[in-house]
Amino acid sequence: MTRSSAQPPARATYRHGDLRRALIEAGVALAREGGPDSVALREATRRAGVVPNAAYRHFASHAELLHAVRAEALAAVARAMEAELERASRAHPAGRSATSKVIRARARLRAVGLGYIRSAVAEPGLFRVAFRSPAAAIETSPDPAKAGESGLNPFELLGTVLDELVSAGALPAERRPHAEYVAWSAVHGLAMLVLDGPLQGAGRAQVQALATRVLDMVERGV
Amino acid sequence: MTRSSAQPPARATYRHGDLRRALIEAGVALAREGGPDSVALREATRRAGVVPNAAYRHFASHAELLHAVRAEALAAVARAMEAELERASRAHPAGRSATSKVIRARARLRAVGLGYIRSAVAEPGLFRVAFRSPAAAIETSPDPAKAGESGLNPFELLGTVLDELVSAGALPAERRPHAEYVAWSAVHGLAMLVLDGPLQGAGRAQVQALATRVLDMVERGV
DNA sequence: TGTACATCAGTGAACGCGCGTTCACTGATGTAC
DNA sequence: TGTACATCAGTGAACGCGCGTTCACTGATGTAC
Repeated sequence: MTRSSAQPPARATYRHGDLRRALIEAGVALAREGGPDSVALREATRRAGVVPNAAYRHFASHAELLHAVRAEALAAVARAMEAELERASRAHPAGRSATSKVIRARARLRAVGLGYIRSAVAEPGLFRVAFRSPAAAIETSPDPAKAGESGLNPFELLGTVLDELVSAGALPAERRPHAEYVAWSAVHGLAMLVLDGPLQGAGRAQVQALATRVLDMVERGV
Repeated sequence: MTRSSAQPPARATYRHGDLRRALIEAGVALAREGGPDSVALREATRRAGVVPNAAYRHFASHAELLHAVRAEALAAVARAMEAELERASRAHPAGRSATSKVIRARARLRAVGLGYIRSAVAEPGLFRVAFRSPAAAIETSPDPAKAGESGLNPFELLGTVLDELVSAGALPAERRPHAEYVAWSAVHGLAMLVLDGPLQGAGRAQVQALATRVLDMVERGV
């Protein structure tokens, strides 16, 4: 007997199967459509084809559901970064010479930033949930739910490439502490200006051009 | 006969006097307390000591009130920037030598950035209304309601100091176009990370230190 | 292998909340004569 | 200078909305014997 999956109307079984998962996925869909404010517990249950209070079997509160959705959103950003990192690594394979190491490390730093901005543009709602939700304070701490394939969350990925920059000799070690926040400020700011600020109407090409300049600034100034 | 001002309970006159103003001020207070989501039309009327629908004599909708509050918030940021500019100008008076011009222009660029970040830290709710509200798309266009004492809004203030940087010879003219967005990204990102991101818990000193580093990056990399 | 029963996932109904917005009204103001 | 009247700012009452959350329940599941 096949078990009906998460189609809202009519369920074959009385039990849902994996309601927790279904609610998180509905929450992610809502986040995609309208950002943090759209992630409503009631609407998520509606989409999962279940009565509102059923959610309380799996989440103690709306905040807890939102938190789970946020982890998912962070993981998506991490994966976008990893994809760009992968590409940069292929374009600049690990070499032996000092300069090739520097080039590779710089390319990987840019890749991280580009992945960040790209995922903001590609999934604005989800991105807002990841980085603009209440209590987004602790995503610097490791948590597999917030990580990509590499097991690292966005913050950790950025830290990794900064470390590479130091060991390649392209970043003085004394500037390494807290450099995450400096680099992050630049790309995060651009992402926010594009999403919610005066660059809302900017086209793909313009955003790409600005991303290049911002990444230039980071490379030169971090 | 004295006319009672905006104290919520009991009004001496039947007419309010300047309800529009009172509603905007209540809206600003709400923005201060809780950011964009807290700027509710009903609560604003409550604070103005007036029945909810009275607001519709002065604003066509909630969105229109929010828009007026946003203008006020932008003007506040502009004034914070102007204050820092003033201080920087006093510290580095206009000189004749080329290097003194460069130093002054650079100091003024930093001042703009510092004013921006300071106003974010000082008035987080108001700052969010200014730069994180829906349809914050057009604050690059001149509008006296959004300006400070100088008549310039935050975007125009930034543009002005970038022009100064060019004429002082500290910024190549070909890098001037759209440089606003590059510089803005950096300070805006830091502001957002402090307000809504992983730097929420950061202390005053740490924010100040990061601001310095971010401004270093802007200066070096714009 | 078959039955009794505890577990607990999802149901059904309801709560109070604050919101934006619409309606027909009332009463103070200021202008025209 | 005094009165009649149009204007229009604020009133009073009500609407529907979607939300998060609580309660006592029901019925499918899987385990113990």
